[in-house]
Amino acid sequence: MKGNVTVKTLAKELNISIATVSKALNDSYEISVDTKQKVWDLAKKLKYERNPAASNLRSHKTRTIAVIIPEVANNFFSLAINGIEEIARKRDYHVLIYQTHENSETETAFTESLLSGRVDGILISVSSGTENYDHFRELVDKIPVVFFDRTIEGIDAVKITTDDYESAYQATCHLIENGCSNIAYLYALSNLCTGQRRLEGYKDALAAHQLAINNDLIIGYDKNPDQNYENIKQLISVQKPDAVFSSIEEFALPCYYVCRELGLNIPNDLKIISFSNLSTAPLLSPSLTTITQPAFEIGKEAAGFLFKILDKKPFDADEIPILKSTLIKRESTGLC
Amino acid sequence: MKGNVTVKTLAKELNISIATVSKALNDSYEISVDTKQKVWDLAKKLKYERNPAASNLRSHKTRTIAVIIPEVANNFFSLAINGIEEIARKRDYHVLIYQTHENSETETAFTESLLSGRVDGILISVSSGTENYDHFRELVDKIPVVFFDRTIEGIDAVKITTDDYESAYQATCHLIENGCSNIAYLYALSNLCTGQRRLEGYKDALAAHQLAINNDLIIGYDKNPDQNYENIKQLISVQKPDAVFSSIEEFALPCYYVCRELGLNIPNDLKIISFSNLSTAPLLSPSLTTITQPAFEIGKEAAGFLFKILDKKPFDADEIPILKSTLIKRESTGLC
DNA sequence: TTTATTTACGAATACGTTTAAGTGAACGCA
DNA sequence: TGCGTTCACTTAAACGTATTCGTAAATAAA
Repeated sequence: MKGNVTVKTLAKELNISIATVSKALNDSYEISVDTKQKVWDLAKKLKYERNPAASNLRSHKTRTIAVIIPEVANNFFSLAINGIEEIARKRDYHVLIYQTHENSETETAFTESLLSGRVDGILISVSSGTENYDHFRELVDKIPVVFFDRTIEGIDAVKITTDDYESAYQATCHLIENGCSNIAYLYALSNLCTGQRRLEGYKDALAAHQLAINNDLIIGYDKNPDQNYENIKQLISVQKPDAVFSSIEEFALPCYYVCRELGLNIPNDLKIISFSNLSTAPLLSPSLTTITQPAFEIGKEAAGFLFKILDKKPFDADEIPILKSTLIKRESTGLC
Repeated sequence: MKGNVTVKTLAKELNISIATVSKALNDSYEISVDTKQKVWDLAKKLKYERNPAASNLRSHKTRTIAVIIPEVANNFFSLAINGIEEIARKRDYHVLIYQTHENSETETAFTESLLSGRVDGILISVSSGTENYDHFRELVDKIPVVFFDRTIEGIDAVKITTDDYESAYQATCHLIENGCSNIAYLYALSNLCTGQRRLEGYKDALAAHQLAINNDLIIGYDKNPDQNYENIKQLISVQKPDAVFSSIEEFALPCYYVCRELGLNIPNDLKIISFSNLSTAPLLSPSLTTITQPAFEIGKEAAGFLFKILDKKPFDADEIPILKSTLIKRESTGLC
């Protein structure tokens, strides 16, 4: 290419060996402060930038982490990335982004390709299409992995989650307290802990209030938006629930549109609550009651623990926090 | 580390030289189909993954691109990343994400660090805090760069933008046609082409309708949300405009809150229009009239052109598209 | 048959770092 | 004085791949 400046350049210029230069750049104790300073000064002057490939090849450190998520264009995940990036930035780490689009094969392809040593560690939020976990098993014993939000069972790795069960329980209670007894549940992430815990919270809250669980009131998520819309419309018009509990944000807006189409008034005819990180929730018509996850903090915590692992700092399992989501009551559930 | 499988492993196993293996893996014409097949089969069987560091060190190809943007947690940028990732995926490229948080120093640090050969090319949407472009000048003649949406002048690089001038002009006309004559402008990105063109569109539309330009009606963006809110409130309560044109999404919601606080009815007392990619714009109260940029397509186009450059495929300047934004009329401007 | 060309492969080197092992000088201590 | 240490640095060997330059055999051309 061009006459790039390398350790060799610096060494020649200063009349010292390249080993000394390398060690100086890495602030090794073996090198005198004088020499270090000279090297640093010259490096800055010549705008030396360490070649990451060579460094990685030799040291097996990439200063890079990968983030595997379903979608970037999602309020929760973009906030989580934000948190991850903030932590990575402080450590001068680089962040690779991979989107699975909820596709398990894509996810597997990513995890396999990341075994090549491209990154030091991986943060994953599992795709909802994932049913087979073998690729994760292989992954976690070859490279540090931290799961966040969307987690699975039977894998030995750090998992950063929120209190899905409790917040779903609480949300359901909120609906019941506001007079609902026929509460539909829009069930997503059914093959992940995350989804299952939310459903349990819903069910247990019903049971605690002596309300029967009606499986006709529980429908799954369809990745085809039109079909999903139809399913919700069907549910609402046939089962005539007095409330809808949406377990993911993607369900919430279709509900609003369905109510519009069916001429239903929210919250009088139907109350709506949703897990969501929509910044516009307070400005919707009517404003949407949400269970809002601390997405940014989840990202920060997940990255933080990944770096603990990379630094080989020991920690106890009970140090891993379960973050709290917030129930924000708004008009869509009657505003109280 | 561990006994990883390398070209050496494959070579030994097949009793051929590592050169042959390497060439076979790269599908070189020098190698017979028989041998290639054998190598490929064994590689798959042993789950060989090419070491990216070694490959990059030797070949100066990283199969990685960097995306430098102000914020991930922004509807426009997350959609753009989505588009970029889609194109990168097809090419089996990896995508690094860097957030500047609108900070010019951070931006400079990124561009400098990316000179180390970590990536093959860079996609940038310039931070609004950027006033000095020297770091970009240095960058563009050392590595392929494509700018998207947020661009600057005086830099010789591909730029993928939308019709900012036209859409701002059109939006202003829309307000005028709906009876507004005292239109405030919330001016952001003032040091970027993007921001300047939007302002020009606004001004020219006013002029075309024989309306005077009142600088008191034009205020800038304050990155402190509280201060920004105060500024808008001040503007609206003192200048009493009959419409507000927000040049970025971040201005829009504060306007809604200000109107709430001041007891102003949208659109009767004040009409609002905004550049925005909010998916909830139709569900706001009242629904928000937006100029919506094709964020996903911008990302795809930008990545597409970056790859054209990387492939050294020649193209004419007039092949670079200027994408069209869409004006979507809703209640906040009177719904017609 | 002789010569030229093509085919299919191998040997050796380089990419820019990091690091284990070594070295001479200076110093401390008995 | 002799011995062991420490200090500050150097030598040399990796890391795993891509690539240039050969080369022997097979094929084609003469």
